[in-house]
Amino acid sequence: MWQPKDFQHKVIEYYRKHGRKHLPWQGTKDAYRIWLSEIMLQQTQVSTVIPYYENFLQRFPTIVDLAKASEDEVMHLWSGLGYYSRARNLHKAAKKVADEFNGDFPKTQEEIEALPGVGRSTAGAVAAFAFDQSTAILDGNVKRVLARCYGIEGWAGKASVLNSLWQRAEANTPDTHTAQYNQAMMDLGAVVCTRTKPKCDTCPLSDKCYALKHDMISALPGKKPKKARPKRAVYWLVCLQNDQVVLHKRPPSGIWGGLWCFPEIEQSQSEPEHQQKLDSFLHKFSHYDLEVQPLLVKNIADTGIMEPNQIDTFALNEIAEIGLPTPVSKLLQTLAEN
DNA sequence: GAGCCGTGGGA
DNA sequence: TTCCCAAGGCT
Repeated sequence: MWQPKDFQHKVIEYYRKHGRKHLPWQGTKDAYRIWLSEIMLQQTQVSTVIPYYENFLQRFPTIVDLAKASEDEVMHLWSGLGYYSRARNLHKAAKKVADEFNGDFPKTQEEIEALPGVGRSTAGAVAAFAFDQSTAILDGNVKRVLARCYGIEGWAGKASVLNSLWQRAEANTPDTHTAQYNQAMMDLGAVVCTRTKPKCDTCPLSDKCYALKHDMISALPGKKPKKARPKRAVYWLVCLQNDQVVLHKRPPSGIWGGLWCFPEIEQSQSEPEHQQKLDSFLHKFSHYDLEVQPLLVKNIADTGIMEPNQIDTFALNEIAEIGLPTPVSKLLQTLAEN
């Protein structure tokens, strides 16, 4: 079993030799940029984030610029990245920093974690990367490395397992060089200790790895127990008038909160009067499947499903700077082409 | 504690 | 094709 001092030494040495040092959010101590990257990277892979990160920073160079923006514009720049509550919380947090901290990003882990959308791990990452504090992180990469190295069994969604992982993460976090250590732990998980086919022959921790020794690499970390995914079927009402399209802004909570979509009704309701059925398609979420049947309708008011104040119209060939979920964006594109 | 919240890519 | 899940947090 690795002792913390030896573990830290091996990990930091790995960083010096093989760590990632040229990602767009590295090489800066700007807490705003580091925080932005950490939020975008939640449950999202590096290669997906990079173009969004660059684009976002170009439009909002400082947190005060972000605080002053409209929610629609923030959602627009987030469109396609998913988990849209992250964007709404990001905007709220920016306003909080502008108002309560005079635009100066808070520096203690407690204050950082009090920002909406920032949990324990993200706060630890920002405090370590931006302010060189000795704060632990526990993302999916670190969980995998620790679970395998120390033989921590069970699914991390269970509180007892999560507590064990945090305990080990805290115990192993060094007092100094914490930014390098944290970066190296994520690099190890992302590059070496991968979910399948880990590269144990190049791993600095393989000497004393519990999973390698006990042939439990595929069993660790423990997997989430799976359940059947329900299917939901809806109509999307596509109403085109003079190159304008009718969209509906969804309520702030729930799926695609704050984004603009076609007016939607359950297929279990009666089928609305329509001119034409467009091609149906299936959109898969993590926890259910959405079967979408778009219907071309003459006039939304005729269907009687939407209050007029819940809808607005946009130019079809030049959609305004608003947030659109991916399948809506794709459908709009095919409509504009025809 | 358990469910919710997007999307894209790998195996 | 189908399953899994990735720099998690909120309710």
